[in-house]
Amino acid sequence: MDKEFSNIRIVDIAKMAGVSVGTVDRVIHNRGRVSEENRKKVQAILEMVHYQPNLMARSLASKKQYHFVAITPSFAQGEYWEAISEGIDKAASEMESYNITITKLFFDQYNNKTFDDIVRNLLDEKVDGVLIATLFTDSVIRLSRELDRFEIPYIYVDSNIEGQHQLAYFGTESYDAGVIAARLLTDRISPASDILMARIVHSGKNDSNQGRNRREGFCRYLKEMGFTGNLHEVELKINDSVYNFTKLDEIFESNPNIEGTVIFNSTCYILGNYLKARAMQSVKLVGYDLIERNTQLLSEGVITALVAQRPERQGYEGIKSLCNHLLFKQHSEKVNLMPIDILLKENLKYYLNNKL
Amino acid sequence: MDKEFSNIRIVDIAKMAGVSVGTVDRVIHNRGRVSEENRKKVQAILEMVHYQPNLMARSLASKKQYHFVAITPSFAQGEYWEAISEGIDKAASEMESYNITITKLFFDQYNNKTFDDIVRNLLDEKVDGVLIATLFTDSVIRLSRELDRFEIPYIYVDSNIEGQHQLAYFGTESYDAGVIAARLLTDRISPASDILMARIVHSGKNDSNQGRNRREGFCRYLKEMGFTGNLHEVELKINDSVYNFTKLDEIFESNPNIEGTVIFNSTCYILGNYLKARAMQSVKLVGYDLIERNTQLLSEGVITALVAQRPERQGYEGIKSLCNHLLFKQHSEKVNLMPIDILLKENLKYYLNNKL
DNA sequence: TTATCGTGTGTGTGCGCACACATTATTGCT
DNA sequence: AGCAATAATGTGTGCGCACACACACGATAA
Repeated sequence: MDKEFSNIRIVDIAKMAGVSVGTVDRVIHNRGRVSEENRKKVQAILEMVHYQPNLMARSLASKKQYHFVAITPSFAQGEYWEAISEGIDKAASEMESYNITITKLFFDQYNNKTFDDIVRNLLDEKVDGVLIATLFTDSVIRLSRELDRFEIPYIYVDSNIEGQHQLAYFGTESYDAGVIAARLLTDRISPASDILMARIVHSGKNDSNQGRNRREGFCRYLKEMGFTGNLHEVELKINDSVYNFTKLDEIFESNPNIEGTVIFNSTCYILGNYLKARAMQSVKLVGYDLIERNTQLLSEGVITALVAQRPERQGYEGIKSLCNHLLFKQHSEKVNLMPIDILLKENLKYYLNNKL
Repeated sequence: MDKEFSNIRIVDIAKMAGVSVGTVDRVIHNRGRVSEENRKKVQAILEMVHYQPNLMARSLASKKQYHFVAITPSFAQGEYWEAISEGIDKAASEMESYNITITKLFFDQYNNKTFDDIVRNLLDEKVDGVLIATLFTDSVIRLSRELDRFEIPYIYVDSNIEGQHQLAYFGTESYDAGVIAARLLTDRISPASDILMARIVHSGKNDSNQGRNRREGFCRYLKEMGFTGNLHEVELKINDSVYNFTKLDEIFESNPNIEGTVIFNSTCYILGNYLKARAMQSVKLVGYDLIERNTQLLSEGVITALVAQRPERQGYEGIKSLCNHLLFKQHSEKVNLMPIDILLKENLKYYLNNKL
């Protein structure tokens, strides 16, 4: 459509406006002093011809450096947050030639103090954009205020926070992710059976927003479909399988009617390992996220289904949108919802090497 | 890792080798005459320092034009093949600044003569790469031979053909897509109910590879899971709903035990429209592809599940891999399998605006 | 010898842009 | 009026590369 305009250069603009390339340059970059008269003339022509700078030439000539900071939870290999980090790396390597560097900062997802700590000295060096995993709502809001003050654009990933000035959000609608888990589970259990919802607790950590919203969506779906079974709940510990096994033995013994189980985050392998050890093939389990410990159990049939949310893409697109904003002056949607993928034993393998 | 080398320019190489930039240029591009002695010296240095040309500078300076041709079925708005075409366009616009032009050629998917026709004059103009939708195996093989002869790289999309010299294939494993449909359907019907497999026939067109392989996977899954119901088959006509309704009325009347239905391509809306008109909510339908006529029925609950295969991405990555091969000298995997997405009413909306 | 050719090699120009710098126009001030 | 200070504008250089061209040299033929 505007292919016809794509070859117009700065010199052409200059000629049309009857000024020199220097003046056009000043108008384009808002630098230096240009008479109001000329500024208007050039602006008009720029818009009229849809001037698109040649990005190749620009990045060749420009010595400008952009520095982005990505703030995410730290992770061990194979854990959930590794995926987002991979997406960030992918974007970083793609954008390498545009003189972009990315610093990755990590905090402890179970300790919001660590978030505040790494953020404190964030602005000591020059920062042009920030990507934030929004686990600690209050801390993130505080940081956002400060970034607003310095007019530094920032991106949210994982879960959104309303009422802030984030450039964009990349993630899912947790509520719907809960609905989908309910749909998947109820497809596989008898109508009047019971369901067990397990929570993994950590010392000193309250439930995440994500988890709460997913649970809400899950329960809502059950209610709306007229589910008549009982809902049980249990708290498990992340690193205490002895405790977990005892607890679960108790529950399943006293509630033999439980056919379905669910955990609202990536730690569903904990319950999966129990079901596998006890050979309870008839009990269905639905969980979240494409991490190795889960995919293993999914392919063995222990986990019935996983709900996944493209964390790699969240990181990738988050960084990309910073670039689009700063380098290419084009803005993206403020809310970008990732597809909520349904993974079964049968389609798992096609997702494993296809993360982006 | 090799970041340290990324700033080495041609002049640096030249200096190291004690020759001029012209000579280095000749070695890099195998053009012109260079003494064996100098060629070796320069080659050695190029490899030693992992010389990576600056692509920005290269595409700025280069007047070279690349011309790709994409051969796919023609389509009306909202039909399946539109998606692949969109992916091609996306890649085209991203690669625009690298002096790449893409010609899209269309054939009638129900008439392989039309394929042969448009291919006949393909090489009249200069062609640097071809993307082929492989519906007509024999014709595609003939074309591949010719492209081999002229050493023009080509990409297959949609379904793969073994034993050819395609640069890469982007698509799915149809067999597994059939397995998944079976899994989805059997999750929702009673164990001893019947299943109806419908085929949409066109005048003069035999079954596609895709359809046949999906059907095979579907039946295999049923057999392996010990499905005990009966399998019925019916042939419907693409543009004759009177005929279809009569036929289907007959079948459902004489087989009240049918709880599940399946169509192995994107035309499942045809059966969906029947089920909707007859208000047969209890009959489940699984079909393929995220096209508008289907998504409408999916969101209404008429279609139970859709299996989709990212056609946009097939087109996009197909073109991209041609670029990677020709421009950037980096090669991709020969077989690239897309994720097989499972779409339910509940997660549909997140896929609609998220095609790439 | 001189003219002609082929082969190897080096130099120069421009792609479109950013940015430093040089130059000119305009204003304020004594 | 004259001169500095400042605003406005124009010019030049280089980013890294591709590619056309100029040049040097030896071999060969006239």
